[in-house]
Amino acid sequence: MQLDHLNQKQKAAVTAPSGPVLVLAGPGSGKTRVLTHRIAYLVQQLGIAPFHILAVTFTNKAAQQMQVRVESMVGESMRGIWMGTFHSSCARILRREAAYLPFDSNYVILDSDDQIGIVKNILKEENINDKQFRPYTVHSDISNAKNNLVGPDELSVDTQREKVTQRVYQRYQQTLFANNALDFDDLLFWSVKLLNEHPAVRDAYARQFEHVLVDEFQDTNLVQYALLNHLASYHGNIFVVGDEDQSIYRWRGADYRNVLRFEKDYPNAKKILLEENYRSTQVILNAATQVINRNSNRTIKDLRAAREIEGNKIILHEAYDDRDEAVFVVDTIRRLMDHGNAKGSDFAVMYRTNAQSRLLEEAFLKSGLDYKLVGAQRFYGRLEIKDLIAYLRLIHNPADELSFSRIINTPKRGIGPKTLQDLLAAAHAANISPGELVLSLGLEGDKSEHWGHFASRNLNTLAFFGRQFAGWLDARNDLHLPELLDMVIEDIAYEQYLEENSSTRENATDRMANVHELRRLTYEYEEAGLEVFLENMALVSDQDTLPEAADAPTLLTLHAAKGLEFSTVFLVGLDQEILPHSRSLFEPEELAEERRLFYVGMTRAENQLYITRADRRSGYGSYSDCEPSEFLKDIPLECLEVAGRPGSTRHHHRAAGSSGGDWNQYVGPQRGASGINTGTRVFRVPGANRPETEKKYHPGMRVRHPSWGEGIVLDSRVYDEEETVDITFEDVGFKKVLASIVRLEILD
DNA sequence: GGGCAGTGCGCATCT
DNA sequence: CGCACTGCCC
Ligand SMILES: Nc1ncnc2c1ncn2[C@@H]1O[C@H](COP(=O)(O)OP(=O)(O)OP(=O)(O)O)[C@@H](O)[C@H]1O
Repeated sequence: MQLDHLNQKQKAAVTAPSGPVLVLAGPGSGKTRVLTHRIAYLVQQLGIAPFHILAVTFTNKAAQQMQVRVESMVGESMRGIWMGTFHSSCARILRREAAYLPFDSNYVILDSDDQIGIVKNILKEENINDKQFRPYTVHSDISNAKNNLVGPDELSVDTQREKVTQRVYQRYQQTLFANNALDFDDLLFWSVKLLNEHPAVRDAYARQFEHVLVDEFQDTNLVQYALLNHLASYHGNIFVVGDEDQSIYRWRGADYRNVLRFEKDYPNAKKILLEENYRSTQVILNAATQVINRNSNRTIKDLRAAREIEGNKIILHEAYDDRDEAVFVVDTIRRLMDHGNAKGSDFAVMYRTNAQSRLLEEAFLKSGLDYKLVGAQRFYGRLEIKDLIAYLRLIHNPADELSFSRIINTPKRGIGPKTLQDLLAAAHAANISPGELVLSLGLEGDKSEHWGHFASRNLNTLAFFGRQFAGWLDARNDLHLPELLDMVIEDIAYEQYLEENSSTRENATDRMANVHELRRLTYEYEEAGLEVFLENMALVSDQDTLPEAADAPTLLTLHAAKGLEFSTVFLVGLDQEILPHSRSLFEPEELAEERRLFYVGMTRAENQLYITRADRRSGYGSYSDCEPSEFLKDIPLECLEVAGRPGSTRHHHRAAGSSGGDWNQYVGPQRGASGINTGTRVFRVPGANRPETEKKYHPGMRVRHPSWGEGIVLDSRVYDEEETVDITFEDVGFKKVLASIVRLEILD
């Protein structure tokens, strides 16, 4: 193995002797690289068997990539290594140790819709007002409790609200166990419970894991930290890497103070700081540093560009509205791909909320440019996928009442809420599951002891379904997964159901395509089987399915961008109430996290960073005005080039000229002793943006200038009834042209 | 039971 | 504006 691609400090971390190690360092300093090298070093130099290594990453994708990289470095298979996310590692432990736990080893993992659905049912059954107790909120309270290792009976019940929450929590957990189901938080919660309460089990794992390594340590929560302590309790070789400034999952219980806790719990920990940044240009790093320096309670860090490239300025584009903003992004990418030597995969567009991807997608589609979209529940969240998964779950566990209830009337069988209630009641009375009940109806017919409970009209359909169900159960062990799925799809005439229940032809085709994609996916599990397939469907999210091959720009949220890097990054929607998000504005801690989110986004860029915002955005069908994000003020002026409209450009020049390029000084007054950030109007020029005259020139047009020749219009804006056009000319490059003075000929 | 129109609210970010 | 939920009628 080579260590030459590492600097001295990185080498020190990779080859650190046994014992706890804490690598704390800024973005792009090679933390992930160090972790990867460390694993290779352990296996190759120290002869540690992969089986004795646990490496925890933040996403499944990162785990896969890390495994591939280690394997190519070491030149041998890492078979046996425990490499995965907290959730997948816990899922694995729980399957093996279910004997100690209140559920069976073939448990299923519920998705968030299922979880919310259960809460809704409980609220209804308990006659709790769902306006006062929003299912979403109650569920999130339960989730928070679990992430703090609080079970239903340990919940504090001082207020009426907490009492209700406790009641729902208790019933929620009962429902899950009754269906042999777990939610995401349970995976962590029960793993820690297990290791807490069964020292022998804990020791077995702690002895197995000679080395425990954790990436993105700043985003671990209390349960995860407890888990790590257990798993490293025998050998004490715990190697964690992280950066407090990149902690962006506070809302999910993550606590960067785990870093402090770690130092306290492992006082002999070797602490290594990495200072070189191998990713970005100095301009980007300077700007990012200024932005993050406004957060308090942190160690001030210097980010030094190891590449020793000053780099281009950050380009700030202020658009008329959010549609123009999206069009600007796509046009710029197109321009750089057409006229530069950039390829699609050099670009990423990052945003705060998934909803923001829509206008970008539209702009990409319109321009005919391919793109990759990460996340946003485009596949796993679809009804047709969830329906079929529910069938497979029911086949996997015939006692699964939740899946049964979901599919018994999909496709329509005439079994409505009323009949379902009767069915569930009859099953409970007989102490069996509804699945078993219909099996009995189907196989024993009128000799079934349950035959008498139902109206004859329903009996036929239920018995018919029971026989189909029996057929699937018979086939379950003989057929491979794709064949089993085919059998179900055919038996229930699902394709026909989709045809008949889709609003349009395209819609039906689209849904069919999803079914085929699911079918394709099952081929990857021919060997592994149903249980593994179901687990991956729950734990591998859209987030992890970045298509590797396609050479196209990536669209993703800032959260999904964590750990990634791109040559050119667009951070869009830098407006107050978007980033920072409106819901974060009241809590200083949350606002600080929004700032970190911006910081994470900025530091994804290797060479060029674009930041965009819009003066108005659409929402709920109408437009509303936007103010620039308060974070923009902290970008030093000398790092910035302002474009997009005449007002802001002029503003910029004046500012730069008058105060030696110091933005804060220019913005001055609102940065006073009070320390309160006001005056976000930095980029705003009154009345500058509403076009009084129609634009004549549009992005993408070819035009001819009398003296500069031919060029492509990038953008244009109307100000004081005059149109200024941004053009890239073939010969003379980028110019701004005042169209009322110069005769511009449109060529297309 | 199912399909329809009428009402109301916007449930961030992810496993 | 668009979806989720409600209440009404066949
Ligand atoms: N010593 C080095 N020499 C050359 N390139 C390096 C070196 N160390 C890291 N890099 C490169 O720098 C980039 C950032 O590394 P890496 O992703 O490991 O950083 P990180 O600290 O994990 O970043 P982040 O915290 O932003 O996720 C990668 O492209 C990596 O290959």
